[in-house]
Order: sequence, then C-alpha cells, then structure tokens
Amino acid sequence: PLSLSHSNRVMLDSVTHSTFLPNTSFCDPLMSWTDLFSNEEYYPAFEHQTGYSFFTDTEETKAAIKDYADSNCLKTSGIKSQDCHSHSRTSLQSSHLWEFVRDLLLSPEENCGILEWEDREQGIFRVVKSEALAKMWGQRKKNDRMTYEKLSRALRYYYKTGILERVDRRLVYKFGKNAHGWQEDKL
DNA sequence: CTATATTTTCCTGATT
DNA sequence: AAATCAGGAAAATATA
Repeated sequence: PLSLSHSNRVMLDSVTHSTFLPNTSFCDPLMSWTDLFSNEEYYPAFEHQTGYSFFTDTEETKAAIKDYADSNCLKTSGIKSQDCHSHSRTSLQSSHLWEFVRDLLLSPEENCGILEWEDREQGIFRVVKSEALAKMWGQRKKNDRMTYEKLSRALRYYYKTGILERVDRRLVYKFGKNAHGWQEDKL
C-alpha cells in the first residue's frame, strides 16, 4: 500500500536514513490493526526505537514527521498510545467517496481522528485532518495525487444529488436524504 | 462500442 | 497569508 506521496517520501527519506519499510502503512484502510500487529512483515522497524530521537531536530524534519505520522494515524508519543481495537472491523472497500467517508466515520480504529461526528443524530460530521483524509482516499483509489481540494470538489457534487447537505461551517458536512447506512439505530 | 455516473483535474474568484 | 469554499468545464474511469 502506498501511504506517502512521492514528494513526501523523498523528503522523509532524505532526512531519516532509517530502515523502516518505505511502503508500510500503519493505518491501511484495507488492513486492521490486529493484522498489522500479528504480521511481523508489517511490523515497522522504527517501532522498536524509543521515539523519534534519531531524527535531527529541525522544523522541516518535524513537519515531515508530523505529516507522515498524521497520514498513518501515529502520534509522536508512540503507536501504542493509540487506543485501537480490533472489533467492528470494516474493510472500507466502499466504491464511492461518500460511502468511504461514511464507513470511516463508523469505524473508529481506521478513522484515527480523521473524521469526527458533530451531531450524530443529524448526520453532521467534521473533517478533522483534511490532508490525512485525502491521503487515505488516494490510497483507496491508488492515486497519490489526491488532495483535499480535489476531494472536497467531489463532496460538493453530492449537494446536487442529496447525498450531502450544505453546512456553512468550514470542513463540516451533513448526510442528506439520499445517503443511507450512517444512522445509529439503522445499523 | 455507447452511454451514464462518478469522480479527478484544473481554474478563477470569494471567504474565513 | 494560507486554507477552505463555490462551481464551471472538461478529462478520466468504471460500469452497465
């Protein structure tokens, strides 16, 4: 799975000289956390390090690490701090963008704080990490050029079809009449 | 191959 | 200033 754009990977590689697997994703939407941890092949090499102290301490480096960590649902405090459970696994195989967003919203372990309910009853949600969302969507579509700008254009088209309704707050969307499968009781 | 739906890409301009 | 929002236009992709 591709988890970084080319430019980001170049930036990271130029800065780390580390031995972690370049193509490893820690929050692969197609793979659960249990899979990740039970499979040594996907167990990241730098996980065994005590943090990121082997990186140099420039602002650029920090930004690169943050970007990488965000896109992979990691915190600099360590992967183990993530409270990721293996239950209610969803594969996030949804073919359409709105279904992908919906399923991400419905699966906390893959979500990792990228999306957040604003009003569960009304189906209002907020995009917390726009870049990470775009990367995940790009990963799903095997398109490393995906950006939030382009993703949001696609979301805006949903206003016409009633899949989404407009909410006049930045990064906030609402499921419309033609969106299904997001309601709590209807699960 | 045709047609349609769903993005993706790009763009200009407005808003926060 | 940098992100985000609004849509138009057109290319790309997938599927029936």
